Amino acid sequence: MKPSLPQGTRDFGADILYKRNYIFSTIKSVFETYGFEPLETPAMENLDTLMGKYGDEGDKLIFKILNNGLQLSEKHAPARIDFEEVLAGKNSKGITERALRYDLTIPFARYVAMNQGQLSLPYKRYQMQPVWRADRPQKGRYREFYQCDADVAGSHSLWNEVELAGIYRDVFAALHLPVSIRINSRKILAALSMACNNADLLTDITIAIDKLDKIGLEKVMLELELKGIDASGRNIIQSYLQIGGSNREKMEALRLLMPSNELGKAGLEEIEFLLEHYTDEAGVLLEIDFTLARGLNYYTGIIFEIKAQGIAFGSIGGGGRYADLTSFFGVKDIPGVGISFGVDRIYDVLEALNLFPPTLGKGTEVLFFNTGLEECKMAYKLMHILRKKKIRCELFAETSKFDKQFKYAVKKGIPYAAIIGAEELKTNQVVLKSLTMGTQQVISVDAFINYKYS
RNA sequence: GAGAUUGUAGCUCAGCAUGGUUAGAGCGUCAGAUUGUGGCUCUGAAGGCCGGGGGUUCGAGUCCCCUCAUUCUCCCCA
Repeated sequence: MKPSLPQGTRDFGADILYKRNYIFSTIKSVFETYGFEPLETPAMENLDTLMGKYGDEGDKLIFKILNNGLQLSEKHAPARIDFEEVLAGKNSKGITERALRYDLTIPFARYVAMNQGQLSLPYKRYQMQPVWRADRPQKGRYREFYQCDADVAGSHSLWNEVELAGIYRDVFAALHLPVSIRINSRKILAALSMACNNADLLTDITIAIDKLDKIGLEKVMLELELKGIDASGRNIIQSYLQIGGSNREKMEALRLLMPSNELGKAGLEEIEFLLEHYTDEAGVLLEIDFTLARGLNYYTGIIFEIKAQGIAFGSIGGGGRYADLTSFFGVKDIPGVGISFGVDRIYDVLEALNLFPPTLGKGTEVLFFNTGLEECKMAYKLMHILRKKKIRCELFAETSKFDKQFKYAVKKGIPYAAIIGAEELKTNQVVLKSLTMGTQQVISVDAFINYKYS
């Protein structure tokens, strides 16, 4: 058979993995300096845990796992009935009761709900694992991709938002990736839909607004009209979307637009708190963007979105506050706030802007040539010593001609070749050749062991 | 779910509008030049049911239909 990958999935070779791990380890170390603890959850969850949490569209995109044991004859009759349910677009436990996780937030909520007795709130966890979506893949979109989330459960304090913004700042400063952190408040969006007398259409309004920089003002207005927003409402939204200037000017403009709305005021106060306590550093600024909406409709407070500067790309991170993290699982009054990094997109952006450090690879430093059994025995002893000194080395596995061994070293980017031939075996010496310089020297075993590689 | 795109050697692709002996190139792989010191060069070799199925035709990689897969756009999302 012809080997192939499932649609929307990828293999990661060494070159890619060095770079991906650089991103992961940067994010991870920042998470930990902010006091977040690691958590991992299973790739699969019970279907019940996931269904109904992501909206109708989301439910369709959940990868379901077929139950085992359907071939048993006593299960045939019920399975056929259950399958009719599936054909009708419903889920049936008789056919599938497990599914691949769709994001990290719901498994986190499930974990908090299951362990609320043991966890001391507020609970701050980070999680970096793949998620799966049965979406149609396209540029920058995959069916298997990684999310890196940091969330806080059980705290209403706005200091969490300040800290999370700090995490964004520190990660992108460490990656030397210029970004803008754009913020808005879901409360302000709710106030806006109230101001249009269409509080019930909040979701439709946010989805339309969210498309602004993609499809332009006119088409957003058209979509709002189709959704049933009347002319006066559309006028308010239009002037709302055209608010510009500095952060302070934007806030002033918003106050004028909806002067008497309590919800809007509350949203503005939260934003002010965040702006007041956030510390600018490394040129990473917080920027109010009232057109920011974020599709996920469980957000209730401040929302974040990260865009890279100097390149037109989708968002590379986002997050926000959600009032009711665990009520799905019967546990009330545990609020949540969190952020997420889109590693796959950050990778693409760093690659496009050529921002990866040049020396990420941690490959072999010394290749021992294989020139025969007795020589290999000596090489093997020397490797043992080098490895104790954390020097990465390997023996070429086959007794091949030098040509081949050199090519192996060059291809793997190995900087040194250690050659022990019959002559060196006798004199207890090693030929150490620098493949980058092209020079070589015959040195004693002692000098070889103590040589400064790197 | 809707629309478009591309499937030819391990990889990147040419050939197809105008059907015609044995389907090509570059890179890579392997062997030799080179009796154990690389990257260069030269020589040679292996490697293809031209995505699959059906049709038109004396004849199909090339034309038609179906199907599968790919990539991209929309919807939605990271």
